[in-house]
This record gives sequence, structure tokens and C-alpha cells, in this order.
Amino acid sequence: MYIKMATLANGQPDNTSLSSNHSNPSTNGHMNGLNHSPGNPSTIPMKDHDAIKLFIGQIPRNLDEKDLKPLFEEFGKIYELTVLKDRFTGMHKGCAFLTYCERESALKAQSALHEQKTLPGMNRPIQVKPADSESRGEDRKLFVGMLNKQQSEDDVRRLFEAFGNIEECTILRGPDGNSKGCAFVKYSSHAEAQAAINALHGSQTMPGASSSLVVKFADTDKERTMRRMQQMAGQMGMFNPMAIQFGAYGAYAQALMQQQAAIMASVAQGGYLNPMAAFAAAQMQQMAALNMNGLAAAPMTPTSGGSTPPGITAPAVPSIPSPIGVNGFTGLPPQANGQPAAEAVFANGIHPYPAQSPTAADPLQQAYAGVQQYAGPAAYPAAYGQISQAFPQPPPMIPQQQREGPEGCNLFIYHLPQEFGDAELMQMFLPFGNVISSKVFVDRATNQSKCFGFVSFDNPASAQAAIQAMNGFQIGMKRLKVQLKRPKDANRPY
DNA sequence: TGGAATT
Repeated sequence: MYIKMATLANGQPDNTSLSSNHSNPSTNGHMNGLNHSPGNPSTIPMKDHDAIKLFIGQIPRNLDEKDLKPLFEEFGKIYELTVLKDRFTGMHKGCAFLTYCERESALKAQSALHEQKTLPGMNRPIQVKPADSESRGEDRKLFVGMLNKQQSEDDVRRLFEAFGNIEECTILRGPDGNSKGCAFVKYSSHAEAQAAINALHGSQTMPGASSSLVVKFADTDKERTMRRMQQMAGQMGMFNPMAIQFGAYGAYAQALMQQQAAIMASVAQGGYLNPMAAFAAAQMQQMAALNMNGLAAAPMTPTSGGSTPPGITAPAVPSIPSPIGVNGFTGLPPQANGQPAAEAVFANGIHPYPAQSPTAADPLQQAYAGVQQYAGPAAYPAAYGQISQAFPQPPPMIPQQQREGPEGCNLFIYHLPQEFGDAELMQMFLPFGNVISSKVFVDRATNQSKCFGFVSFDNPASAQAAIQAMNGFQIGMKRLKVQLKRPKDANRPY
């Protein structure tokens, strides 16, 4: 008990107990007689809108609310005073939260008491300061990205010190101690943090960094939770090449997450997304079969100048964002007959759903509706009307999570058509196997493709087949270069 | 010839 307190440098309780108390502030309050009683308006004290909740630390454990009250009352009327107790044992934790009715009282108490005296039996002075919950520092804490991995805390400090007082500077490191190339910098004030953003964000590119310095406010707790969940959702679509096509579904899932953040994890694992994956996988097999049929008519000749890569012309996927023609090359299913791509596919009797309007009750149908929607309003005026009701604000597409495949499964592709994006690249390599990721590199400044990219399969045989078929493949004036991606450390001498 | 990154 005492020992536990002593290990806390500032006397604040650990986060879990703090937040649990904070999230349920009335639990203790009703028992100590110092809090307002919500049932009786006449006894509710008013408090300033900008009242400060104070954390009081280094309180002897034999003092309860009524003992502490006189000590603090001399600085103003107390709105709420709550000694923190262990959630399970009810044991006094040696600290309290205190809110005065007036902000001014809190400030007076803090300057008069904080570290100014030591209560009987304690060997450290009393702590009186704004509770962590008052300012978690989020509004003055920066996330700094795109640092050089060699840069130290001191380097970062030097970079940021001109804009204000740095309270905290931490390089994020992996388990091995290596910098992750990013950091947190906490200023004393929001204004300082903002000044640093204005001056430094994008201002320079660190040697070895792939793009310019990122300086932004750090994520809030909620944002962090959201990111984790998104990553989780991304993981599930990882080995599923259809994931990219169901971006609209991913976005739908994201919307759900925002509403149901707390339960999303269990929902996802409980099968809400999984049926989708199963559905997509089944679709994939059917489409792969179709593509294979198409292959017989379209020989895989690497230098079959100007022709179409195997499988690409087969009715493939209904969701390529926009038709792209490169000297006759199209990554899209044929639309010459005026039929939209999805119809071309599903006219083959594998339409997963009868033609009917999607109902809100069926997430799979909604997902499928999302696909149609993505195929484009022009192609689906009628369906789009229905979908517009289902998705009043069509959510943005979540980028596919990038993932390196096993050794020998990752391809480097050069001389891509300028217009090619991730989706088109994936399209091109789907016929050779399970594409777990596709990435076209884009110049961050211009947003233009750098005409090279990477494709990762889940097995080396697919990668080899893709190299065989696609290396040297001519598109327009260029021939694709398709080879295994260089291992990370391959270009180092020795 | 990468995919980044939020304690």
C-alpha cells in the first residue's frame, strides 16, 4: 500500500485506477456527504464552467473526506471532494480528487499547497495539481513522423525547441530499441505545439526518410482505439484479394465501428466480417475459374506486343474505379456491349444475389450493393438510387493494408502505365495466384505514379508464374519489368 | 526496389 504509492513518482495513482474512478465519479461521491446530491436541486452547488478538477496526492490514509474538507475549504467552496479508494477492497489510496466551485479557488489552493507542506505521517509533500483527466496533454502533444531512424531525443529536441518549452520528447522504438522513425513531443501549451506544426510540418526531408517531416497533433485515445480496430479489420482481409473490391464494405464496417467502438472487436470476431470473407473467397474462386477459362483463349506470351495480359480481359471484377485504357490495354472487363462490368460477370449465372434491392437487414447484400455503387453511378443509375438510401453518405474507401509476402513471393514491377493504381496492378496479377497486396508507388508531392510497384503473393509458385508470364510484357511503348523484389539488405555492400 | 507511424 504505502510502497505502491511510493513507487509513483508524482504520487498520482496509476492510470487504470485513475480512469476507473474518473469514469464513475459519483460512486464514491454519494458516500462521503461532500458531494452534491443529484436528486435535490436545491443542494446542487454551482461550479464554474471552467472549474479545474484537482488531484490531491500524498494524503495520509487515515484521513477521509470530512478530515480533508477543512484543509481545503479555506481556499473556497468545495464542489466535490472524493478520496480515491480501491475498486475492490475499498482501501484508501492516499489521494483524492477535488473540485472547487470556482476555478480561482483551485488555482489558489494549488499555489498555496502543492508541495508546500507535508501531511502528518507522509514523507513527501502534498500534491495539489490539475488531475490528469483535466488535460491529458493531447492538445499540446505532437506526433512527429518521417524522422531519420538515427535521430535521438536530443536531435528532435533541438529541432523543436525554438517553438516552445518542451515538456517531453520521446522517440518511439521497437522492442529491439531501434527507432521507428517517429516521436512524441509535448509542449507546455497548445499554441507552442501549433507553432511547431506550422513551421516544421513538411518543411524538410530527413536523410533516409521517404518523405518530408510529419508534424501533427498526436492521436487522442479514441483515435488510437479506432486505428487499432481498423488495423484489425485490415488484418482479416489480408489474404483476401477481394478485400480491395469490398472497400465499400470496409468503409461500412468502419462506420459501424465508429458507432460501436466498444463492441467492435467482439463483433468482428464473432463473425460479422467473417461471413464477408467467406463470401468474397467463394466469389474469388468462381472468378478465378472464369479467368482460367479466359486464359485458354488468351495465350500467356510475354512479348505478345499490345495484346492483353492473360485473364485481364476475362470478366474479372466489378469494382475497378474507372476504366483505364493504355493504347488498347485495359485492366477492365469489356464493356463494348454496353453492359456494365458487373453484369458481364454475373450474367454467367454466378450472380451471388437475385436482382433485388438491398435490404438494410442483410450486411452481405449491403456489401454487395457497395460494390455496385463503387462500380459507378453512371453504370447503375437505378441501383445507385437505392444504394444512396442505404448509404446516405457513402463512406470513403479504406486503403488496403500492405503486407509483404513470404520470401520469394514479392515482385517488383517496373514500367507500369502511368495510370495504374493499386487496384489495376492487382487486377493484372490476380490470374497468377492469391495476391495479398499490391502497391503502386506514388510521388507524395505530385500524387503521380512513379510507374513502379510491388505485388505480393502468398506462395512462390504464383510469383514465378507471374514473372514468367508478365516480365517483358508490352504495354504501349513500354515493356513491364517483373522480377522478385530485392531483399531489404541486398543492396548493401557485403 | 516499399509497405511507416500513435507510448
